[in-house]
Amino acid sequence: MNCTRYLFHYYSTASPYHFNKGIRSLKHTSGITKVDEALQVFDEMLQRQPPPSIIQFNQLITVIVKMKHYSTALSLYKQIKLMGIPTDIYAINISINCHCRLNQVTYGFALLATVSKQGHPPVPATYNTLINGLVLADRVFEAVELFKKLLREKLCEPNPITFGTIINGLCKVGYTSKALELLRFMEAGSCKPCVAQYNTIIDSLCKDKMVDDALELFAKMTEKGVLADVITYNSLVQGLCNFGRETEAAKMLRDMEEGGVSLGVDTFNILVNSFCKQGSVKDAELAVQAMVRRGLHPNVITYSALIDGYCLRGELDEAEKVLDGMVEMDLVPDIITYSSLINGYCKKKRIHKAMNIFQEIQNKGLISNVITYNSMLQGLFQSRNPTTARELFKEMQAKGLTPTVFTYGILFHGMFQNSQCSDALALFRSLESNEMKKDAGLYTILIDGCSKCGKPNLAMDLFDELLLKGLKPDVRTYNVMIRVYCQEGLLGKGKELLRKMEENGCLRNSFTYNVIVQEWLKKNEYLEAEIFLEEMINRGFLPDSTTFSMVLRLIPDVGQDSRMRTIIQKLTSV
DNA sequence: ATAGGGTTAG
Repeated sequence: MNCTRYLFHYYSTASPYHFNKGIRSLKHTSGITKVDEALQVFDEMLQRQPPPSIIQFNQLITVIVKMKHYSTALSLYKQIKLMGIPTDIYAINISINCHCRLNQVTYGFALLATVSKQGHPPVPATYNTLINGLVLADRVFEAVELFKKLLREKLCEPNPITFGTIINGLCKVGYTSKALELLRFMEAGSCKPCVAQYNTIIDSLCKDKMVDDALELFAKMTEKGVLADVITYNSLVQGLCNFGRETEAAKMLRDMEEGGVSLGVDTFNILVNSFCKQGSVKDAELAVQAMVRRGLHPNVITYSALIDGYCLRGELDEAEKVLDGMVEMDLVPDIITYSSLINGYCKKKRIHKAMNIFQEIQNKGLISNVITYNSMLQGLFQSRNPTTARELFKEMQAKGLTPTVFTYGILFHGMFQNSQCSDALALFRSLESNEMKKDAGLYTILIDGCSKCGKPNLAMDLFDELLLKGLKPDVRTYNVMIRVYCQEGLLGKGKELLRKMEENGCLRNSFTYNVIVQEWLKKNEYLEAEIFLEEMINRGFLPDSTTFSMVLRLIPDVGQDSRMRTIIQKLTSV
């Protein structure tokens, strides 16, 4: 179990073969001291006379980079240079990558100057790393410019990874069709695309809800003799699951195995996640068992998904059991794991338990993110603790976390819920972010809040404002507004909105029908109510308890053979 | 024997 001793043992034999074995074992050791162990090995290496080659240092630092300890990696190179050990182009490239990952692309470009100064011939990897650095920094257009400059000035010969990095950048900013163009360009030229470039676009298409286009590209790729790998299948399985096409996903898994590609931990995690999101944690547990039977080890993501699944179902005890289980497996729960638990406890209104975990996170040195705060805020508002919630909101901003649209949604909804209407409106008006003021969802929350706080005129003004800004109301917006108009006696406007909703291709949901039927019945519009009740039932929606009891109250007055009688019989025969 | 890209989570 003592990894350090193991490494020392092999290292002291000074054979490169054994040394590598030592580094490999480092990758697979569990526990939190992996980086420390790597650092000990590094110190040992520095003290050797003569010092090990830069190759061995690069190997060790690559391990540290894989652990995402970028600044540590950079400081090790600094020490290497201080010791007078000459570095090579690999070392420089690794350093550039570290700077890029630390959001310091500029330093990366500074190192590019060293490359030519040291007389290294230009290498694609250097440019690939920098281009990727720009992509990581959301500077995709600059990345494209650098790529063009590379071609124009023939700085080095681009390889599939160069193209792949640009393709990835284009996909990232939503230019999937441009990415596809570049792929076609590769297919036509001498730098043929390999599976990774196809994967990037297939995944992007799946995320753009264009799963069928993704499947088509997958077929074309296979035709061209490029073999799909585990990542290709993962993207497709994920895409299919996301859109309820589980049967096809299952078929895809079979094809995958028949094609000689074995399911990986990631593949199972996609399944586990998908089952959990659908609410069937039992199936997710079965998937975990299946992966263990295949000799695969569930990881933090696997357990986090299960925990989240149980939390969503409100089965907190089960979630806690999984947490205990993962700790026993030497896996360290991360911020995502704890955020799920916080969310679960908040939804169950067990705010103190949530607070405890929130505190525990800080003690463990984990950094709460926006999602953690969102859950806490929602919990605090729901448990009638608006003051603490608003303090926490200030705290998150003070920590440099930028609230998202989601955060403001929780905040406004919570403030209305706790009778802080004017505060909510004032806060909305004071927002500087344009993004927030262009969000129909936030408007819907405000409209709903105003109407429930007895400010229907404000609600109507806000709706007009939304339309004036050219924002698209969604089904929730329409539902809320139809109710507002009806409650204000503006039945005509309500009906008009119902029409507009249809014109705009916005489908009525169960909430729409309940609102309409309730309001129509209140206004004694029985004929209309009947029509909507029938339509509602035909589309598989059921009246909620309010609608149901309103319908039942009609019984003494409806005729034996009336349509309403038939509807009531249908509803009560279930 | 060392570098660079693509999949999974609230």
